Amino acid sequence: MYLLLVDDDGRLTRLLDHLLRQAGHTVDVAHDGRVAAALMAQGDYDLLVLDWMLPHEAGISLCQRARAEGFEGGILMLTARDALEDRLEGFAAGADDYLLKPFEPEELLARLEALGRRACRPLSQRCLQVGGWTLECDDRRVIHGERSVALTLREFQLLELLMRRAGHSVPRELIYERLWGRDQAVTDNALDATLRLLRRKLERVAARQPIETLRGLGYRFTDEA
Amino acid sequence: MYLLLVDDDGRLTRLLDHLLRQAGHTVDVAHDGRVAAALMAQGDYDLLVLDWMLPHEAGISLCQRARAEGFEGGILMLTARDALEDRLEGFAAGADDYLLKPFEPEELLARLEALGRRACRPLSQRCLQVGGWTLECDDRRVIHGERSVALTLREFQLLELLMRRAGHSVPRELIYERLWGRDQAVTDNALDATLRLLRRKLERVAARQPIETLRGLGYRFTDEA
DNA sequence: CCCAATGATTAAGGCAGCATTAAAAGCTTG
DNA sequence: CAAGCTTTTAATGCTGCCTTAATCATTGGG
Repeated sequence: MYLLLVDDDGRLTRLLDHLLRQAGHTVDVAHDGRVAAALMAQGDYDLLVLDWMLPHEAGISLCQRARAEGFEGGILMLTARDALEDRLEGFAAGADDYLLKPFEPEELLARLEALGRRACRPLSQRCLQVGGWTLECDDRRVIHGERSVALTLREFQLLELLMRRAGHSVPRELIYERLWGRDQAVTDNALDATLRLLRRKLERVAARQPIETLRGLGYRFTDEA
Repeated sequence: MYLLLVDDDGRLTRLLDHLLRQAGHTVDVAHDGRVAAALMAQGDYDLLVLDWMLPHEAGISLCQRARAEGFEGGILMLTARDALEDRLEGFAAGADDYLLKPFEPEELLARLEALGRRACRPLSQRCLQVGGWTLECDDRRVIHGERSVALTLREFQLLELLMRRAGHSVPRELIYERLWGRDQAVTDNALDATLRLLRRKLERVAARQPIETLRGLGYRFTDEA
């Protein structure tokens, strides 16, 4: 799952970021409404976790905008408020779920899992398709023609990111940020190694390789079939 | 990315200039408000980094003017102040982000990257168009008619500069300053060599060459189609 | 018409970015 | 805890970009 976490409490986001990554998800973090809005505009998230109180733009407003812009994934709001009218306001803005601070991280994870499983969103979220390539998110497999291969977590995350940005270059730094997080200490060529494994698997499935290197720019997924 | 750095602290600007160039960006530096305003008037920047306190004209005033003149890129303010009303004033003037001195250079870079990635900027930033020529900034390509070529970093920077000033002559010194920086020791004909490579690539894409030499004046990009 | 001066061209070397491989370190599972 | 798999590291090789240096062409002035 591909999700955006918006809260100005750095300690909280670090903790949740960590837990969600451990659960195999891909996480972006924003600490204020402005950055969140920017990421939402370009990112293609499955789930949003929005704090109510935020610098620049309130979570509720972000929620409204997301729905207005056609966002179909799940939205979970975090808030210290518990007044009924606020909850109604939240649901009216398009939120799917609510969680009152303080909460147990496990509860958030559970609710997110539930939201993610919800069939309310289109199947496109569960299988990404670009040209002749299909990425099955449920069981981490790529399909091309008659063949298919199972991917490991890292391989899957990498391919998912590239396929979501298909046709555009994805810089290496962005990949690091998405797969390992900002503060994770990981060597430069962890990416190279993962890419090598991924490419090798894709070779077993198709003659034409879809991931091209743009020297100095990053990588790009393209399928010209 | 194409950015203007305004701060009267020469040591700071030199450091940031260096780091930003290493990250593949194109940088202009100004040390006071007057020079900055002049550069802003003619330059076509993606991002501004403005110090609050400046000789001649305050950063906040520059920020306001930029927005008043229709500047749509990102603006990041640097300041030693941290009072809330100042921040609000900054945002009211049109700033997108804030950074308190002293700061870690890495943080500034990260914030600039975030600002740059923002989809809020017009598409014109992502693809420059002059006549029949289109420059794709995302994957560093020029397109002309049905054909297109990939450019390297230097080729791209050079063409970007010329196309932004399309119709006007661009002196060689300006190109040196933009591509290599003031203090970078680089031989004269680094430019010639780069231009040669660029022209050769453009030949593969169109019969009519758009970059003309104005002896003693510089170069000019024109497209008469 | 010749001579600086300016720009054009070409080939070659150094270097940074990326690729590749093997092996070590972590995890998971029975 | 041992086996098997995934993830990360370290070391090394390779490719292509950038810059340089040397040489050639063109322009405008004396």
